[in-house]
Amino acid sequence: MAKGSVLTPQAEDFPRWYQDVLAKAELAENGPVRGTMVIRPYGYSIWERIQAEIDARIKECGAQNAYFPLFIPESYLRREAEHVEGFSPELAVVTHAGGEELAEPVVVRPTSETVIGEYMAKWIQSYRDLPLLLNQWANVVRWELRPRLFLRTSEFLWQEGHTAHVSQADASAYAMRIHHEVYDDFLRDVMAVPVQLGIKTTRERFAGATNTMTCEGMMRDGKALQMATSHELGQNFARAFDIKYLGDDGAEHLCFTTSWGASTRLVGGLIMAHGDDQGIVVPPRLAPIQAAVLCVRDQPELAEVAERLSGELKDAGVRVHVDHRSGSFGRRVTDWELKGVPVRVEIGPRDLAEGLVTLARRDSGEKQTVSIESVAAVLPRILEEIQAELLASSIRRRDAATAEVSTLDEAMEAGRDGFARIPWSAIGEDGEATLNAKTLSVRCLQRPDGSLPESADEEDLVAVVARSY
RNA sequence: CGGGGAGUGGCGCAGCUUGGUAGCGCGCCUGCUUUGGGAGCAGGAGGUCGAGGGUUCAAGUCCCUUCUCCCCGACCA
Repeated sequence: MAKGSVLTPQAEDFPRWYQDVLAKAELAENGPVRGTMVIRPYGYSIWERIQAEIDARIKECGAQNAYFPLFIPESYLRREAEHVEGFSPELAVVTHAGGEELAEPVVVRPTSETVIGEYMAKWIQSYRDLPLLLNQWANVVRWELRPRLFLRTSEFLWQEGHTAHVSQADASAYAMRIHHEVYDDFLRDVMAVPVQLGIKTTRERFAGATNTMTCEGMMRDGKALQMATSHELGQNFARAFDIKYLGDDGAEHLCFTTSWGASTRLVGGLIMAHGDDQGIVVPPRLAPIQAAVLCVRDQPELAEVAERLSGELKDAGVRVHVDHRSGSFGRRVTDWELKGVPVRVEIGPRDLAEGLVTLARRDSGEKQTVSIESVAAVLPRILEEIQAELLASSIRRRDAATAEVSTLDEAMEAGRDGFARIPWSAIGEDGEATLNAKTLSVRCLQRPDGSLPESADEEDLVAVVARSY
């Protein structure tokens, strides 16, 4: 019979809930070395869906995938002053290999601007080679003092795009395009997470960038999570790595470069943006399993129907999984709830006698019985409904936890468990330091209407203040 | 690095004050009964008590050393 809740309730202890759900939904666990993460098959299947969606959008924007090495000469990092300063505290450096001390230490990439810059310089000769649009899927290492599975681990998986352009305007436009058409679009349309778009303050900017754009999502505990970033690097890296082209004017020019990334942190964002006390909730468009088919009892007639329905659903384009496990019905139901599968198709003897099956929605808990013949037609519609409802409820929750304020004190109050929007002019760099002292920060600067500014110099920018992960 | 906790079967914990045959819950295995929201009963497997040293007839328990992990503050996707 039913027992107490499987997870620590969110309201009681949100970090504990997060750890519980990672374990119970079989998403990930700690690796043997502090800060490392083992991503379990179900967790990884979610990441694979994220990759597929983001990868398709990146290619739509014209970038091509390539792969650069994990090991980078330490000297490369040093060529860009701000870059090395920003990353040196979290670098993993290999000093010994092959049984000997290395002549030049090798760093494990914390990001690949430097190596890629070196090769861009080699590949780019003329303006006809531009823009050069590259992306790579890789692991990177940033030694973390306070790791949290998916959110902040010493090694993580990500996608990093690197591009080179003829002009500031081109570079800027492309970075912005990626930000809108890859990240914002994916987060909203697939992950059902509405984000605050904006640019980072100088303090929060990527090491070596001239401008950093961010997508800030709100988690269920009111804290912000940076879910993707895009950087304009100006000519900083072009200068450091000599990325030049011969223009149609016959003269040499330095390129303008960009970089942009999204990581396995998104899995953490998914968990915390939609999860509830029953487990995680995966939006249908993202879900590796959109429908789990399970039999109430272990009877051949039921299993037969399950197989038939599974085939029909596959034909209808639904990602379906038949649960063949034995064991109590309640146990299996709870498991799919923990894993956030959007719809359960439950086949029981009583329903079957009437030619019916039960469909149970993960988002609302709502159940309905439908005829067996209609399942394949009805289910895709329900999935789209769930997708829309998840986005709508996320927007409602975000709006309810977002306050428009005008003073620093009000921002510090409202930012404690939500977003506070305040004129940037009311904070300034001094105010930003004050916020940081209170574990708050300026997540981004945006226009009053919430849109993405072109630069921090625009008039009347609004700061989004919050606690963050 | 600063402050606070904890190391005991796979997981979560008790036992330590007052040394004396290593326990509980969950999970796991077998069997039977079950299965419409984490089932019940019976039987069973599984532990050098983080590591090293010391005290003692005897150490999970007392003493010293050491390692690791977790939580809270200065950095980050």
